[in-house]
Amino acid sequence: MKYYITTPIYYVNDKPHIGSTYTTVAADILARAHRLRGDNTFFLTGTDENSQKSVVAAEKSGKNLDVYLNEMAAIWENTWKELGVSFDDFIRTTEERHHKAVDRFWKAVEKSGDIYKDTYERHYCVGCEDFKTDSELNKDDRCPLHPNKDLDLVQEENYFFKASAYKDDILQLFHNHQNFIQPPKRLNEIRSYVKNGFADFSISREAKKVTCGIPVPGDDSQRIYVWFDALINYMSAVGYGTDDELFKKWWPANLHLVGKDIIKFHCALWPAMIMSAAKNDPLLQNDDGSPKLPEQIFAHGFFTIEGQKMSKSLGNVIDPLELAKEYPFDAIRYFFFREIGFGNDGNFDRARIAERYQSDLANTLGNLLNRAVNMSRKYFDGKVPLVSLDSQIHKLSDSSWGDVEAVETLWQQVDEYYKTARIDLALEAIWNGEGASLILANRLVEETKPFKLIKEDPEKTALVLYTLLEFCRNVAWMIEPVMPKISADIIKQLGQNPNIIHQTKFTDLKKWGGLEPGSDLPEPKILFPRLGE
RNA sequence: CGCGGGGUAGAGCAGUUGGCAGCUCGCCAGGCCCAUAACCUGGAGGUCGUGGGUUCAAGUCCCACCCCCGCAACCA
Repeated sequence: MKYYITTPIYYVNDKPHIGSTYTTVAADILARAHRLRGDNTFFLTGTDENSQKSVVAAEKSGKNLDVYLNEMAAIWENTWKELGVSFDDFIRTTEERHHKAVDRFWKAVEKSGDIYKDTYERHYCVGCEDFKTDSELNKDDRCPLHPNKDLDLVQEENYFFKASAYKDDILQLFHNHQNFIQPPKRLNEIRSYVKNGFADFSISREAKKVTCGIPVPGDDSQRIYVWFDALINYMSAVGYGTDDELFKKWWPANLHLVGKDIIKFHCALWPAMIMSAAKNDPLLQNDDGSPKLPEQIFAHGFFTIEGQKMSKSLGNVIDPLELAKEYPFDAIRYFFFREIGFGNDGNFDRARIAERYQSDLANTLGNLLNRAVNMSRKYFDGKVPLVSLDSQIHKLSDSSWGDVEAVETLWQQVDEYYKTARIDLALEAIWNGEGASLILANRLVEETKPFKLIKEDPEKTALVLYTLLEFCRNVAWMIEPVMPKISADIIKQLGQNPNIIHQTKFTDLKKWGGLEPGSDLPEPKILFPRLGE
């Protein structure tokens, strides 16, 4: 199985902040989850540089546009690297490969007869980078999203994309593939948009008015509108227009991860564009001739910072690299997806991070590992207790612990949740699930009291402790996508090498008994030191 | 009739197909002592925004209404 996942490409008029980090980390988690499961995974992120916003930002900084773009793209790429984001490729829309892809795509759409020239006079909102029809304006004839911004009255001849011709096909797509857009509330939202307002798009600007953008093939007097070129990045990164074999390998994307603000472009315009181009490009067709559309688009929510909207003037925009100095970045990743239902809006609250860190991570997970390792070392000569791996023996029937079968069930749930991008539910199950979970593992200690049991029944004590240690090993792999560093630390504390991930099949990795009875346990280290000490 | 989100225990949140209202934190009481003053048990605390309706049964479906949040720029 192959898995191709993308983040949106980010505007480079500023450096990454906590919001773009959230999106990127979400994609990273899903990519890691698929990699761990043996899927051939390709994770793409990058920068959207053909925007007038870049030009303005470059001017403001007093730098030459190219210099500015190069610097900013490097900042984005390096930020993700420093945070340990496991992207496989970083696409810039100023790259040659992207221009080639756009060129090919445009020509295919043109050949389909879906590009036409028209002269018109309309209001253009610089804030939205979009034209506004009269019905989209507020009472004062201003952009409802940017009421303080003067609208430009634009009169020019542009190329248009005949999006309206695909209205029915798009609605049919939504109908046939209920999972095309997640979560479902976004599908409802976009469906009503397509039904009521999916009009033809202007997809070019007069070159003399914009100082950036890809030239329209065959017409140097026009530049391609930024959204039309931007979406194509998902194809150009996997060889469209430059490497057919590569493209066939990866396209279509399995998941476009986007913020809720840009679903219109991804869920409606993008499929329409592909439908059009596919008519005249066999590379974009399935065997039956239907267009190769992305499998799914997942729209996540936004969050406020301590209850307030993130904004520069309020000074609450958070630099992820700074934040990573305050808390271990894995803890931030955990917080994002434990605290906020994936797809919902949420609130970024430091007190809650500290709470989650102390309670869920330190007290529940860290302490469990620590007490299990300590007891094993103390009672079993510094080793993993020597038990028979015969599953018959692994019955701790006088406790509420669900045993091996329950761990297998938990794995099934976790796999399913990662597959459906419900990272929040996966974590919930690992911590609070029934049958086997971190909470129940801690309860098992209370129920069996190995620290007393050791004097009466060493054999059973060995079983209990092995169960705890082996469960920690399982949990380490369950949380690996969310907390890769912590996961590796746990594996190491259990005396194993985290790199076995590269030589071991996933099915073996998650099989009960992966921890070798009688193997050495290194001296435990505190996994989550108390904050502020 | 601009767009969108939301109103569930003190706080923060879950609640797919309608079927005795859950989770985490906090609080109170108790237990335990292996462990990061950590762990476990029990308890108090909610008329699920309001009013109607459908149903044997609604937080969950339908209608109306009230209230809160975001929407200059930055911006996932």
